[in-house]
Amino acid sequence: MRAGERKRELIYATAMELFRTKGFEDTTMRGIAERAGISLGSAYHYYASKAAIVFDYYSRLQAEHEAHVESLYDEAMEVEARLVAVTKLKLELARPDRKLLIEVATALVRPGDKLSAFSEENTDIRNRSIDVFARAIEAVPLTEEQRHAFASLIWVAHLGIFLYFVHDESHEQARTFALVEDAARLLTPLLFLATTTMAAPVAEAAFAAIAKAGLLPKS
Amino acid sequence: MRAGERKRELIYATAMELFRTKGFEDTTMRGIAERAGISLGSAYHYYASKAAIVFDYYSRLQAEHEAHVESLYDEAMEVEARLVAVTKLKLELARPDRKLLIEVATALVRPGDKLSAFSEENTDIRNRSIDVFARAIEAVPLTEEQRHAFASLIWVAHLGIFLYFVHDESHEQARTFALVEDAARLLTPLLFLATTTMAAPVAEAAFAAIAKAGLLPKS
DNA sequence: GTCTATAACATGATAGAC
DNA sequence: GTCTATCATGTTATAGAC
Repeated sequence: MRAGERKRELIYATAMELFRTKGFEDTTMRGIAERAGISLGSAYHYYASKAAIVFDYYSRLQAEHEAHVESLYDEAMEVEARLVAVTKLKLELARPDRKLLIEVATALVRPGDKLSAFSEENTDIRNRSIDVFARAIEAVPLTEEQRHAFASLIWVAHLGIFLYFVHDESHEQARTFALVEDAARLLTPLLFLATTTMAAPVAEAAFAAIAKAGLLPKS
Repeated sequence: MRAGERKRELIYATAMELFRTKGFEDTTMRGIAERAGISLGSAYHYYASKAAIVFDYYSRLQAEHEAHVESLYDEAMEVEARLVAVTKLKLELARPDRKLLIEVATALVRPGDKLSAFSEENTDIRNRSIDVFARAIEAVPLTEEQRHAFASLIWVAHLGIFLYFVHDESHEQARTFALVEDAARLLTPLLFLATTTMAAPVAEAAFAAIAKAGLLPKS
């Protein structure tokens, strides 16, 4: 590892430590620099912005997810179970830094933001993330176009789940994990509907699940 | 109108003018104050933060929506048409300040933010918004609990539509308006599924609509 | 007591010397 | 690459004016 890389790594580690203990807003670039023993200007040489550090984290999270997801698929799992497993894995990897996802989620959603989920800069990481979901549903006999469309939809849904996750103050985010299971149970049949024309009466179950999740605003 | 109110109105109008011409980020509190002919400290006396001005706008948008929505309902409209009409009306009212919704949307989504959609402070405006949707579906024979749950879901969906809206650079946001129609066509039947146990084969139509909307990430 | 204004602060970001 | 100095801007403190 070259000296430059080592310093970048030091900044990253220092920033993450502070983010974890003090949160994103209360961690200043000056604080990071000071703790890392370098100047403010130097820190900005390695990271163009405070948010860029968070996106480095996000990129690493995605890489870690890809690395671990392979081992999940050894057994012959059903599609629904695969979707649940792959989503839970990502949540578990992210849990120690859940608060940071607030920054990721808001930036992802913000048009024009360089770090937006839909920006050019993030095409690569987004596509890798979508690919993971595409592989999770590879057992469903779809055209490549359909598979990509569904994987993209699942990716959007997983952004929504992240949003739910960062709001979720239940013990160990149990509600989010339950929501993942319910969502997979309800939505997986829809994947197969694209291959048959058979329909299922999912509405009542959907209603129950929504109520169970305590979904969103109470009056 | 008292002098205080007039000044607050002046600040609001000045800020909105600048937001419209320069956007939110490039408009500074100093710029607003200067243009309004008052001091920075004075501006902060009337608005606790820059974002608070945007939320005043959001509140007024909601009020205007409520005021206009009544006239929409004179005719005996079907549920689906009502949902489309009420949603399009809100989009049309918001269109001149579409860029500002970026600020609203990100704040709404941000946990802990005072302006979060789910915060205490915004319970009132949120409930009023949900009520509008509840009235749009009053023809559906639901229990009050069900009606509130569905209206809440529609409200969440309308947040998503806002998000789509602010990203939508198509001519006059035609894609968003088409999406509203498609979404209503697909989702209205689900409302009635809660009253019967009949199910409909909506999946193929859903897939076509998603493709038509060019939904989200392209590879 | 309600407004107003000026000054000051904190922090993200940048410029430029070395 | 590194640092110091500086800027821009959201926000706050505070002291006075009406």
